[in-house]
Amino acid sequence: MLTASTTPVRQASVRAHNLALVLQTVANSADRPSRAALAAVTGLTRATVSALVDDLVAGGLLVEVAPPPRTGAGRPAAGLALTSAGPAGLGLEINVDYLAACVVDLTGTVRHRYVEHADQRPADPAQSLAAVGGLAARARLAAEADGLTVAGAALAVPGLVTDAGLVRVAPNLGWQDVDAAAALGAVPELAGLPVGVDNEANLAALGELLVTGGKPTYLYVSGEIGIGAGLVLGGELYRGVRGWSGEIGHVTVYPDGRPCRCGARGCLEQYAGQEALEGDVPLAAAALGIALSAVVNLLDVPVIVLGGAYAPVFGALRDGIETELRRRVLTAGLAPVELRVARFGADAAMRGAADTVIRAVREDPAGWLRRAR
Amino acid sequence: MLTASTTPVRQASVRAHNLALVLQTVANSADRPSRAALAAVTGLTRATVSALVDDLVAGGLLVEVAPPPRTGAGRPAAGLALTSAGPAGLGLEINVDYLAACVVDLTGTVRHRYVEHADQRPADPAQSLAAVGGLAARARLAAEADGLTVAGAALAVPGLVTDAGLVRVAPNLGWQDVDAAAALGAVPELAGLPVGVDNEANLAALGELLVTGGKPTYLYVSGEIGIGAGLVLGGELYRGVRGWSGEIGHVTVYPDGRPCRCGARGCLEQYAGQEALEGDVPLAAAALGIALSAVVNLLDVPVIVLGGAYAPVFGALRDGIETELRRRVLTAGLAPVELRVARFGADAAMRGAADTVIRAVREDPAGWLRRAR
DNA sequence: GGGATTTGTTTAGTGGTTGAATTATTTGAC
DNA sequence: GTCAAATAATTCAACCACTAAACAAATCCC
Repeated sequence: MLTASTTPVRQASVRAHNLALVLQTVANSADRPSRAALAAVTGLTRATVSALVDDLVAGGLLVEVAPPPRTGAGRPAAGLALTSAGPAGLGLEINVDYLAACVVDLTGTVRHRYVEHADQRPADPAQSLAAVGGLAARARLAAEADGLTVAGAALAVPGLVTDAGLVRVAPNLGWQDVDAAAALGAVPELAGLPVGVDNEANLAALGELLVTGGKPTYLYVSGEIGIGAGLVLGGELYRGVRGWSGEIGHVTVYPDGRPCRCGARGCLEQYAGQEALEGDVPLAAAALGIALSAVVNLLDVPVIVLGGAYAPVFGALRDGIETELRRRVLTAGLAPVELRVARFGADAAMRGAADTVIRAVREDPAGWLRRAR
Repeated sequence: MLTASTTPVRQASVRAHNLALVLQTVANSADRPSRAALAAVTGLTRATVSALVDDLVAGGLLVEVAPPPRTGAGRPAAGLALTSAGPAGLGLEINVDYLAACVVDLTGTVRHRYVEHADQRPADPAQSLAAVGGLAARARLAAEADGLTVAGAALAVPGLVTDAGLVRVAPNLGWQDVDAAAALGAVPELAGLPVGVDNEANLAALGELLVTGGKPTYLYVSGEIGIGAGLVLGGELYRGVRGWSGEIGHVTVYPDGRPCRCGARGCLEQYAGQEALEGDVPLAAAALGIALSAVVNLLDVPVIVLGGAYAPVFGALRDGIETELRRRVLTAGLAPVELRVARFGADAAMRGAADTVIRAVREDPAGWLRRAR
């Protein structure tokens, strides 16, 4: 049988790539670069950069702003910046004890934020989805009133999610095979909006990436009722073949240890989950250290970020984890593993969700220009 | 500060990409596709495919062969196939009890193969490298006598290797900070040849990929004196940030278990290394199952391939491993993990090494054409 | 005020793809 | 045996995106 390994590339793809290159370079730059500066740093000619910038300005992704402070002679530059009036991302979250929605614009700032504290465990999936749909509708209307165009939405859920937006199982919510993407797509105020669904830890990991910038590699570990992890490899979230990566909570720590609700024995969750954490912090730290050592030995991940319930007790956990890492990571002597606390608090997953939407626009501005036209 | 996220794309890159697309499509096809068939499957026009094929034929990467069997009316097609007289890869291996070299041509067939059984532990690194350099020199001369052009060499070593070709530590060889790439580059018969060095399990994993085709995701685990693993994610070897991924041998299985030579306790190696394997197979299987469950929980890897010393006892290991996987993998109920035995035997690493060279040519034919001109 | 300097635009040129027309070669029908 | 239909491959004009170099614009500094 004959299959193509990739897709062909034509002139239009060149344009699309270079549009993204220019847009991302502006996005990643702290100041307000000029066309000439962009040309210098991207390797494109000034003529080409001008043409690309014209398209991006016309399409409402970039705006001309006051130039950065002058240095020496020459015609003054025009500064360029991401617009704060263009596309926006809608980030949603359903968690055990709250619902949330936020709107993030292209520059990455949160423009609107709604949180509703309420225990979701007694609610059935349709109720939770309707409630978060209500928050989403309010957020979208508020965004449009600001002149923003919501480009898409993403929902964070504490469970296993397939890439079609189907929640296979969310134990702490009591969900099983819930088509969350379809339910949100049916909300009238969200009509026509692409809706993604993803695991909460995965999205929180992406939220962390938003702050870091660049193409880092790290593991984000979030202590909640369960324990989830999001793995970012070279700036990209690694979701696994079926989207089920990051289940560090069920990595075996003590093979004959405490029975876990998953049926196995000695899962990390039993020693470093939220309940265990409230009891015995040194035990939690040691168990975490053992499981994280496995990750580093397997993947050579240089940075580990602790979030969720781990963030407030980071100081108490640190030593215990690092002791195990030093003992059990084969390459610990060659290069130490960096242990950090998460930058965001409870909003991490929701912001990460919104960020997937604006990341999509940043990575494919040509697609957005086609849509906007 | 201003940095570019990627490199610009110009027409030349389009050409390079499409050359690779056509070449790889021919490589991955079982029959001998015509230009028209390539156009249909790649999505390029026949005119473009013709132009690309002309370049590849002129550059000595493709040859016209007898067409595939006819069907119905019409002008007969000209079949296309990878040449067996073009670039070749030189695969080298230094292991505890043997040295080896082989030449693999663009079609993936082994054209020459040299193996020298000799215990390398008493030898110092320079001696081992000189000996394998000798094999390499013979292999290169034999290849050139066949009309092949050796495009590069790669060496497999059982140890931690940085991407500059420096062997940081190879415990079973007694090596520490050996610049293997430089040593091989100094062999007169290898003058001017790019030489890569990589971990043995990584390269063996790539060798497995050569047979599979496509873009699979799997973990290759090789039982030797130690235990190494090569992780292939979406058809790409994942080396880790510093190239030190795959150290599954030092994943903790029993936190307070047997002391390991690495200084920790309860490493997999102590329960499923070659020595342990000769003693207690069920113990080895259970330990492997526990460690592999961690990998699957973390990475959602659907396939595990067992090679090296595990291959001959695969039947005896299988049940014990699968039992643990069923118990300990959270998603085992949603989709079972496939456990396979490696396709290649002892040659896996050496062939994988040679394959990295021909893969580089297949992925960047434009670069090869420039070199060959 | 004038030269130096830097930014941004214009214009001709190049390379690579597309699409339509053309040429080449076979099968099968009458 | 010849001709129509069918399929393969090539040729050629058009188009599109980028480059390079010249040019125009705007400022600094002597």
